[in-house]
Amino acid sequence: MENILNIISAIPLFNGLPDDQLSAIRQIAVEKQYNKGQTLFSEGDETKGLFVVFEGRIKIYKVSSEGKEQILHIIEAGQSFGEVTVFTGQQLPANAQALAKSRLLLFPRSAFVGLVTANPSLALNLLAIMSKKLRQFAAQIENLSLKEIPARLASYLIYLAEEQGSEDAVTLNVSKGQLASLLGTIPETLSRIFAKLSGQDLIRVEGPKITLLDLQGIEDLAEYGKDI
Amino acid sequence: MENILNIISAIPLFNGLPDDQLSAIRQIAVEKQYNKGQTLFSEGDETKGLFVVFEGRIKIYKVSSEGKEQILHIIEAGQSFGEVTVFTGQQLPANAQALAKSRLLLFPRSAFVGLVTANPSLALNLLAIMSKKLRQFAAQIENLSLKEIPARLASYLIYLAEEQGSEDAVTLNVSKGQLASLLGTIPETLSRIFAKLSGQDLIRVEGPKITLLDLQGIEDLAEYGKDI
DNA sequence: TCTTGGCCTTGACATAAATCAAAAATGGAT
DNA sequence: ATCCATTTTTGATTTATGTCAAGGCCAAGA
Repeated sequence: MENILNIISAIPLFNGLPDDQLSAIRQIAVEKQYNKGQTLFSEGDETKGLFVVFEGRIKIYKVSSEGKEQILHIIEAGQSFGEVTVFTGQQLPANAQALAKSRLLLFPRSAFVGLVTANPSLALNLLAIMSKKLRQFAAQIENLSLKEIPARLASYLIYLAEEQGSEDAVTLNVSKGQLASLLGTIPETLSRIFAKLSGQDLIRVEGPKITLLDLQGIEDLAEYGKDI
Repeated sequence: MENILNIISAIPLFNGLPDDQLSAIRQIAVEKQYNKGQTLFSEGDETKGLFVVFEGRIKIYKVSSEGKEQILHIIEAGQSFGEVTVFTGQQLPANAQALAKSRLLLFPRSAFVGLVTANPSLALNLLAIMSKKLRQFAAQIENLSLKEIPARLASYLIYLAEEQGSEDAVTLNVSKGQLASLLGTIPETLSRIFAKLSGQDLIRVEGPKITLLDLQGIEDLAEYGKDI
């Protein structure tokens, strides 16, 4: 059984906090486990608090009245979610579901707000994290509104390559169906675009492994759309 | 000449701060004026600091490589922008332009960060404001990805009606061309949709004044798409 | 009053992507 | 190894929205 304190001290949100504060944080943390496919909460639910993932992967998403899904975020180990309502205590604006067996810490709302109020450097950490999320959302809006789907896919592949520190191949960390939802499209369309980019020798697709055959071409596609 | 201190104390960002803090804030504020159409900053510029609008209206927007524009935010008097990079000092992720003659206060980056660091309740105010912006962005992503343009327009009209405290008529506070950009479309398409909704007797359009003839129908359209 | 220029609207057309349907591939579980 | 369920791919078609082009409208200024 891991030491929860060790887990907490490794989480970026709690970076640079003194030991006594980390202990206080540990006091209010509640450990939670979810299996793949399990729902953590649904849109409209009461805010539970701030979640931090330390194992697994969670998707935050919206669903339209016709059932189409749009993923807003995929939360990886070390990242947090739930900041949006933790201060105001409003209803949750989206759904959360585990993409794999996951373990997280839940910091119940009122206790967490107390901690942040008492601890300025925690507030600053939170501000930095929320700034980053705002930038990610702005990029997602830009992609949805100003880029066609091939360009969105190209952007995502470049992002993944940076993420995975690889210049010439990436491995998808979500299913292609989930990727479609993240890019704002449907599996059929994504599949056709994978085929098209393969036909242009920009990439090679082998299951979840994507080889980037022409990084410059992919970058041009991400930036300028289909034919530069 | 107004008292800048009065202006500052009326801004939500600085709500509930003690007088000595307001004075400190006043010390670092720089007043700026912009004419209609004037650019405040462009994507990629160095972060200047946090802006607060106290007169006029500013649009924050992205432009695609083909020149299409997507408005991310319209900042009204009393609201702030620039939070996203004020802490990290990164390059600005979007453009800002005055939609009308506007007056704002600029809080230069380093001085402002110092203030926030020293003042926990300012940090909490900022967290609340950023939470709200995150929720707005999430709603915008949902609209762009999961709703067709008629539903986005219906949502916007409902939002405007709440904003203006009116149940049966609203006045657009931006030009129809700008509204198209805010909704993620182009003027031609928006114009056709105004015509279509008028034909369905959901609204009546007289210049910038929109009469809401069938509020229930508009709400259904916003929620479920064209034909419930 | 006439002109100018910025918006807005309308029309004809092109196209990216969604939908509907079904086949193929993949990956666990038995 | 085989079977079943899920995921992915492919094909035919529809549709919402973008593009290109032209015309109308209104307000500001000459």
